[in-house]
Amino acid sequence: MSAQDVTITLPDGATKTVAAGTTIADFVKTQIGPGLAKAALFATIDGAEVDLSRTLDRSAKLAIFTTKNPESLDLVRHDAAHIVASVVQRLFPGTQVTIGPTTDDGFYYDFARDTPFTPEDLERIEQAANEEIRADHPFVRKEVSKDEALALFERLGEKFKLEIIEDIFAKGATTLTLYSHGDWTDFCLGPHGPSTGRVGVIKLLSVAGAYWRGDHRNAQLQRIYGTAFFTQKDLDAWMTQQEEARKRDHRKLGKELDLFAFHPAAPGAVFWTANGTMIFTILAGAMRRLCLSNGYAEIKTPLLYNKMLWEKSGHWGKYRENMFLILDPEADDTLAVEDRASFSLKPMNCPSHHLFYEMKRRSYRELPLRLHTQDVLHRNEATGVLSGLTRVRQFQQDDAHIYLMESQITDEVKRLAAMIAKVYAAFGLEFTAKFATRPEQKIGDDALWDRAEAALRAALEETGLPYELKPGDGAFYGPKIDFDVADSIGRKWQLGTIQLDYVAPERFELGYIGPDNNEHRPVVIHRAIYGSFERFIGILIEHYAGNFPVWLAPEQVRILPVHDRHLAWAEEVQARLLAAGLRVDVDRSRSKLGAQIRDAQLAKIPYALVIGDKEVEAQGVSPRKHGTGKDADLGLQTLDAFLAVIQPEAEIPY
RNA sequence: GCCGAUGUAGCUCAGGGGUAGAGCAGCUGAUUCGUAAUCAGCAGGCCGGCGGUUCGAAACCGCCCAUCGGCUCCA
Repeated sequence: MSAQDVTITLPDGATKTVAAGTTIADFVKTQIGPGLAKAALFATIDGAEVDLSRTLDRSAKLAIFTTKNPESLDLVRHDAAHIVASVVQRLFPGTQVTIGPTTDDGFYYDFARDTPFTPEDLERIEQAANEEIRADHPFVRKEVSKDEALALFERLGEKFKLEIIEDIFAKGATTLTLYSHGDWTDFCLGPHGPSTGRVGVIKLLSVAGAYWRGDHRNAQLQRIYGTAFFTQKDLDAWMTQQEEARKRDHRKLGKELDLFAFHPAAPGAVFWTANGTMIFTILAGAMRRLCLSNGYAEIKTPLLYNKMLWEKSGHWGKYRENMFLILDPEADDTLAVEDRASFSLKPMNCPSHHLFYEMKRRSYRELPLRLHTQDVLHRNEATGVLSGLTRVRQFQQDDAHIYLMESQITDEVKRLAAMIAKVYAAFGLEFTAKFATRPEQKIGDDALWDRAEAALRAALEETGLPYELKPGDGAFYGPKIDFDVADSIGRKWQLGTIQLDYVAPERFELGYIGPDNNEHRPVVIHRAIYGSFERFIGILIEHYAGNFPVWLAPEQVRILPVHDRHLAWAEEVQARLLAAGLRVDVDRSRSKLGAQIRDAQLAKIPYALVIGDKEVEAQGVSPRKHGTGKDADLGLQTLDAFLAVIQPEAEIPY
């Protein structure tokens, strides 16, 4: 080994010695093998991702990544974003480029162009992008100084890029890395694959407006969404999977299973059908029982309040845009709308609960005082954000406010974490916790926030739950822990929340008499477990793909008489199941059994009971279990045997 | 709120400047049938709303409403 040699350690521990300055590509070809050299996409040197064109200048650990490594998909999608940007600029001269990152499922690229891209434009771009892949242009890396970078993008007339370059150097960079393929150049951290040909296949998905730097006061850009895969087969598999996800869309299933509806006369407000209402009330009742057994009291408070309440709570200053205002008919109509408003529908329950709390003297012996409410809330959401059950204007939360002493925070947060875990487990929902700290728009001084954040975080640490930090994501009145759940196909939803609030007790001058006979200030915890019933039911529909467990199914059993002469026994069975507390219907259509079964299957009813001559003779039933294919028929059995199967499944698990 | 797309029967969807179509669902009749669709007939629509262009508009244009995909925001 000469002084100019370096020692390279491979992931399996093997070491190789080569001359310093050898490129990774050459190293792989000569020291490992031409097979891997051909398959390689990028590498890591001591864990840092690099291009294969980089040289080995010091002894280090080297790992080579190919299409077999999951990380590589993200790399080719980044390559794909560059390719799309290059063909867009070729096909649509004058279009400016901005940024083009990868996402979980693919990538997007934001363009500045006056005329929006049409679906036909997208097809042309996709075709040209895939031609660019076939042209197999190498990605060429080059480092330049700030002046060179500015000169280049100045000449290209890319004003958004110039802005980004200034930022990058302002943050302390000394050089900028350029990547070119064909005659097109962009800058980015890299790495990129060896050439465009390694991308496989690009599929463009949609075009949408997006604001420059995500700020709605900035220019609106045209965002092209796309994805890329190594092979057409992978892409097809992904497209099929997307298709499957669309089949369990709660809006589609809500119609098919007759759970809920919307009407243009009340945008963002749900019409719950009998089926949907059944699910809603089961969830509401289950939460009531859980709260009762955890020392909560349920209360009801008014929906409509004089604006003086909102001024006191701080909502008038921070939340008015989202509130439905009732205008005073006597008011001077030259005034601004908010000055004519006299009342508002409540967008949150907290101020109502604070009023309730302060209606009488409170003792430390009452604390923690846990107030639970499922009242209706209204928030005037922007038209563009409404979406099925997940984003509505009228909704109900499984809301509660807990008034307690600072010393009780840890125990209470632990109690809440246990309740949350129990509820989500009942649905088979996996969850993760996120700790969110003070946002820019906030009320209360920093000293108060310091205490609130420290207390909540300490309590969270004590629960032992793993959590992720979300700085600046707190509510305007306090820090919070949000609970994200993942549904059966891995999608994440934010549901439960625990929010600590030192500000409201100050504003509402809440107090309790302590053991020292002096008045003290309580702390408030805001908490919800389902979040909103509407969103939660939407998520459950998708999680179960409409196949509700017996305890949640609006119709648990459907009885299918084979012939009219079996109706008498069918009705007898129905009466006995109803008496056992089950939700049961009889199919009185005169269709053939096959059609009756099909209807019951499509309605996703957990059990269908076939009743024909055999069953009447034996005074029994033949249950058929939904969704179990060839094993669906459970065979002739007594009613008691069937009850023994279904009753445990009908029990609410929390 | 912003950008784009869409809106035809209860549902799913064809059609497209010259009298509005299908399947399923519904209703009526026949069929009484054993584990995912029995047959026939009937009925059903101001083609989202308002304006405009045109001899003629469901179709073309404008505005509005709603929905969908995103952005900002969020339970």
